[in-house]
Amino acid sequence: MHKQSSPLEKLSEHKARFGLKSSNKRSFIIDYFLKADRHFTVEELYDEIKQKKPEISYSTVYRALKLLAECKLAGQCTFGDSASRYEPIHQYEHHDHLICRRCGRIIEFENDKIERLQKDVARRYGFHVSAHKLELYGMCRKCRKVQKGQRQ
Amino acid sequence: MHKQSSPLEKLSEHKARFGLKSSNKRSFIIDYFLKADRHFTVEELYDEIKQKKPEISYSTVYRALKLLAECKLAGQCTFGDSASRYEPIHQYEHHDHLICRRCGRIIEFENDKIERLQKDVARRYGFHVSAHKLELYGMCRKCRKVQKGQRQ
DNA sequence: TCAATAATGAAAATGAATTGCAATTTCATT
DNA sequence: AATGAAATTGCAATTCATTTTCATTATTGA
Ligand SMILES: [Mn+2]
Ligand SMILES: [Mn+2]
Ligand SMILES: [Zn+2]
Ligand SMILES: [Zn+2]
Repeated sequence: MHKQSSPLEKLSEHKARFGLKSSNKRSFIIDYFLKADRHFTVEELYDEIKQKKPEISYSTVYRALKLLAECKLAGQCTFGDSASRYEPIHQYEHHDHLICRRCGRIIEFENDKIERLQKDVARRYGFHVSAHKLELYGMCRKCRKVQKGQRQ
Repeated sequence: MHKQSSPLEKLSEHKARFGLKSSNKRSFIIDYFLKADRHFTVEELYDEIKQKKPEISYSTVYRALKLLAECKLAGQCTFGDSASRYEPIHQYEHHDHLICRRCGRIIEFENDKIERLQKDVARRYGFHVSAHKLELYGMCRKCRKVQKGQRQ
């Protein structure tokens, strides 16, 4: 076990390793993304950033997310939308997703029992698991209420 | 609970409902796909069918798989490859996937405990789950052996 | 200050998925 | 068997997210 580095440390380690330079635009994007802590498509993030800094282009947003993914500060999600999403990865944390197909809401959850059972399954097949994905699709509490009201 | 229909019944129900006609090409594709019982990309299936029936086009394969998906005889999988895959859906059956990132092997498994725990989680959040996806990515037994042999 | 090199924006390229359309095939009805 | 409405097919074209190219600008260490 070696000490885990903070997000910004990870980022500067990565910059050092690949000889990257810094830029205000990229910093702004990264900062916005990490603070918002949501599940953005590239386009969604671009649209929000455009409001505050219209001089930032789609390409730069795209490349910033790609960079974050490379240094494990962002994870890529594919929730059945046409476009894939990026979420901030926090230290030591793992979670899975509940996805509402009606309103798009995404809820994160953790369940140690499930995690343990997954490992059991893998062991049974001689598999070594390096990553997994558990997604529950359906309708959230709020949307179920709305739907109930609409019937009749 | 009403009686579940067999694959071919499902197909002819669907044909009746949408006024479809039958064709040798489509039948061949569907037959090949269901018998092979694997996780094909459209292109993979096309390439294999091309060997036996070169007069069948990519579009027709694509449309046959789409049709199967519509009548729930095929399911769509997204395993991180660039292209999505289709798998036959068997009656009453549900399963999740172990995916070897080295050789591409896909192993199917079922685990009732995990299924139950998923429902518990959903209930806790007021969610109604209509579908879910559990994928374990890693390295299969065979590939782990190979890798062990290669070191040193 | 000055190179060297990275970052950026705009446009083009890529590639899987999908569709438009003319030609062909199916099939119920003559 | 012939007919004709409607479905199927092949090919090319299109869509759309993603990725790359390339000319220009910004950063940084010497
Ligand atoms: Mn998440
Ligand atoms: Mn499967
Ligand atoms: Zn909802
Ligand atoms: Zn393998």
